[in-house]
Amino acid sequence: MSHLDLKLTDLKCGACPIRHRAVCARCDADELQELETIKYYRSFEAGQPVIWSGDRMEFVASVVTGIATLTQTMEDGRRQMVGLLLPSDFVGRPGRATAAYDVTATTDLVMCCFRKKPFEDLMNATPHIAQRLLEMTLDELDAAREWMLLLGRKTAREKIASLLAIIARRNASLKAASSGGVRFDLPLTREEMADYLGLTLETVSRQISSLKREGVIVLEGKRHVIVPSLDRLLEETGDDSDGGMLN
Amino acid sequence: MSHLDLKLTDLKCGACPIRHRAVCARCDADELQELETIKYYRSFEAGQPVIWSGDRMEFVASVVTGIATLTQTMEDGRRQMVGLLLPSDFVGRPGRATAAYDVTATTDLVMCCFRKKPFEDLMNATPHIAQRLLEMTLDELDAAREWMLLLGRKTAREKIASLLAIIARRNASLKAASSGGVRFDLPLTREEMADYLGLTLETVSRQISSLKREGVIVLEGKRHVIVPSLDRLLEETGDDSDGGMLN
DNA sequence: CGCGCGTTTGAGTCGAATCAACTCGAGTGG
DNA sequence: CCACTCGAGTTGATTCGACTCAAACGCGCG
Repeated sequence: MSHLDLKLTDLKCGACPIRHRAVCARCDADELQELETIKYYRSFEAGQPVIWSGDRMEFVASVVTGIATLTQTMEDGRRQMVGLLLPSDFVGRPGRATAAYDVTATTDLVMCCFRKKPFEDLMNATPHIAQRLLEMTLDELDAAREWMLLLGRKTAREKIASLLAIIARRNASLKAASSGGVRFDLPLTREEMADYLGLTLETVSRQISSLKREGVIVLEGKRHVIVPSLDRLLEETGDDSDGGMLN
Repeated sequence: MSHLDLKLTDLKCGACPIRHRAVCARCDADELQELETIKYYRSFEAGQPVIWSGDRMEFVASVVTGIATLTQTMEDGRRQMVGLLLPSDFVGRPGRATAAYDVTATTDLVMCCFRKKPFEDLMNATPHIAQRLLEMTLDELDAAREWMLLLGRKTAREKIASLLAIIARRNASLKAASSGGVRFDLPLTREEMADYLGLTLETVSRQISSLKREGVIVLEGKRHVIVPSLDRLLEETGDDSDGGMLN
């Protein structure tokens, strides 16, 4: 951790891995300079809480590396994940004093933080930041609505296939889109997948076993997944065959 | 329809019922002038489609009066409502060419429309509009996440109680917060409620009957609901007793 | 009157939750 | 080195809540 930490603390925005996708994506050199002066990095170990719902939130932040989750919990302990934060995703709401959800690091995590007040001031001064934040928020809203369809109407098997497809697609966009099968590590435990999908962990386990038994996926250990045919997997998601061409 | 239409077509922004809550809320007199020149009203009768998912969308709009829904449909016909649009809510996404969801008028509906291109230009020129749109989008995202908890983790009874509580709360904020019981008309059919809640219409009907049988609600006809004790209703939603104080 | 639509109610089924036992692998310490 | 523990995951038996299929109701309307 300290290695990474040191390296990242020195990082100039211009060399940042999420430079072109995060809330700062549209900023020009001058604006980056401004951001540079108010930013600071924080690291979290896998499993650590970043903030609890209701806590005072004195910063907003971008995920630089790693994965975090947003979850809501009911009094009796029922839990629902309401957001999955990947590198470049933004946490926190300008203009709100307290966190609305629990934020947890599910892998080792590095965040690029801005104290709320200076960030808000900067946002009011530089439309590029506000524009980008609006765009990102609209994307998140679309993702949330897709997710609502999954939670409300999909079967357990379709939910699992959809989750695998989302992760596979994300990795496929990084690696070459080789038709010869996608492979990736699950960034979530069975229980976290259950919280994501509105299922129990037992049902998650059963459905994964079922997809494995039928050859839709191959497992190497518990976490590493191989998808021989992405088309075959997509058939199981219940979605439109063609990924629904927006924009 | 033509009566209403005529009246509204003449409406100056300054006298608009949603003036202080819609996307134009922060605009000053000059900015309103600008908006005035590019806006136009459209009316839809209850049950009519406003736009279909995938259609080219040449405008964005605010709901002035009435209620509209956003829904997603799977190939096999399963439907999930992903948004409920009340007066002042905004429809459409700047920068996107086609609609992502089906939009339907569930009651008679009047919308204040802006052709997309002029609106985008105006938005880039006037930060007040972009600021307000960001704020509204963040609110919608919060609502969507609340809804995800409902869809993923709540029982049928809790879902119905939550929906009634949402409508009751909205009406309570309009009328005086009289402790002596809230009353309102359901703006949705049983089937639309089912699409909202991720249930079947039969289950919706059964749960409403059950709440009625136990005196949590009283029905006058099929659509008019009386809630003798809002606290009693809130107990059935599964939510935290104190509505979770955000902001 | 009869038709259609939204709604209610009933009987039976099924999918996912629950409760419980067991496996597997990594880490610990005697 | 091996026994032990512990957490993550798997699998089985059973239960239960919501879905499905089906029938009937009530109300407005031509």
